[in-house]
Amino acid sequence: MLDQCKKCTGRYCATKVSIFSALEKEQLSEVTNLIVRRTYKKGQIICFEGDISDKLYVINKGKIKIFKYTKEGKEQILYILSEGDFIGDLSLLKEEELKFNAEALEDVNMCILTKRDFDNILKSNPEIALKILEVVHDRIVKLENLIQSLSTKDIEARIASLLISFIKDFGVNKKDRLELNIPLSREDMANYIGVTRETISRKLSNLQSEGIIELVGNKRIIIKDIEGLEYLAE
Amino acid sequence: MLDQCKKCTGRYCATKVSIFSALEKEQLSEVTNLIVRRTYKKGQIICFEGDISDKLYVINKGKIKIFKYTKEGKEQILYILSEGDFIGDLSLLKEEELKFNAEALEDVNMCILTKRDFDNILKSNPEIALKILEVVHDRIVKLENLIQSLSTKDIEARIASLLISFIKDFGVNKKDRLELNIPLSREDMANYIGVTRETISRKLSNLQSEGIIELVGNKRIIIKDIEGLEYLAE
DNA sequence: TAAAAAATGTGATAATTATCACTTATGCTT
DNA sequence: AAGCATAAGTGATAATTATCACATTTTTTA
Repeated sequence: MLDQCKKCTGRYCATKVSIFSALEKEQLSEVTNLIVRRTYKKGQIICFEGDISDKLYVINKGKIKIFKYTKEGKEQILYILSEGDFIGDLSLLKEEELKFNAEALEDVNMCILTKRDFDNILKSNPEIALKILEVVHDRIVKLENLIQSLSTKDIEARIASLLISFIKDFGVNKKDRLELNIPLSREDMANYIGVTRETISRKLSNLQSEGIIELVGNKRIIIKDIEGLEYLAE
Repeated sequence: MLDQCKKCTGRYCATKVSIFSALEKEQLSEVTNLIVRRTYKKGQIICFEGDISDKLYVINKGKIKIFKYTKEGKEQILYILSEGDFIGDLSLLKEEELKFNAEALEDVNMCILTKRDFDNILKSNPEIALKILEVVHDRIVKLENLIQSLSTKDIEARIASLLISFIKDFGVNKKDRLELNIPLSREDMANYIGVTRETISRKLSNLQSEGIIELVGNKRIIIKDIEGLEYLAE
């Protein structure tokens, strides 16, 4: 089921990937030739926990969520990944079981490289390892922030932090106002910061009453008072 | 204040460090020559959040905790590090501000390499980057587990998970029984999993009443029913 | 476009843990 | 070894959020 991805032609694909930014032009087009492209519909599962990772998935377009299940059976989102990001960390290097699930939050174009090809690229370009380290470091920072958020008792602060982190992920400047275009359900958001759907509903309503945000339908949030939000997040 | 570390002579030091395991013998002794050694007393702070990381710290002996402060001013422990572990992730590569604090949980012998020396070693041995990736991957796994624990509502399960993870860190087999020798205070343990000291006190007492563990003073816990513990942690 | 399904909002209540205040135990210092 | 300082245990209460049940809105689909 490997559809050709129409929007992703020629060398475009590999140049988007930061870990390949160390490569020369010709190596880059070599990599591009090895890439297979595939699309995923919104809501489609890209990989499951327990799958053997024998491929490198790079996002060419769209956003995905990486999550595990908690003991209570709820999803715990670990990362939101976008264009240029790849799935996995050491699963890039070792063929081992994936420790998470990945699901498309919107329609996604994915570039896929076999592990064998990737290993060869890595072997002839060891400096890529340093690039990977940088990306992996970013992930560690994200995880540490998530931990700090989860260990913060004040739920309003957690939600404020969540919204602020969403600015980078889902923010769009529309007619001089900051709007979030969130492909996550309320339940997703709740699971992300470890509260129930009902609680996040109530707290978002509160933030709206306080004039800090404005809720537009279920997928859009206008940030009316960014300073207020930052103050809450501390 | 750089004391010579008596217990750590010759090439012993560098061989303990997994990231240098890719090196040949002669390179290893080169590294060893560049290392400066220092001791830290129990409770001593090794580095602060905000410090500029211009050194690579490798633990030769002892255990340390890596932590940040939550918004409520409590410590959030991110890792417990032991012999062979090093401090920092990308701070190994870039000279940037440390994002955490490190404190000695017991008397610690530390091997210190300047960033300049480390960079040179890395440059002439790029395969070390892969070794670092492996270690960093382990850290990601630890963080992901911590996140899973923090997002689990059932506090008994969190505590059970904590105790199980302590087996690897602090477990000693003593006369065919499994004992934990924990250099953390109750408050540390509480902060680690995001509850209060009082709550962890009560829950540990409960586990003792149920015959799953036995509390011996404040620093030792005997695990009497490991299956029961694993069942609680699920 | 209507109907059905899914997601979200909301009130009442229950359950849990944080807080506070204090007692007791532990461990360190001299 | 005694005394002191720190850490840990415990009870009562307050605060918060999860749960549950159901209304309402939004989205999907036929």
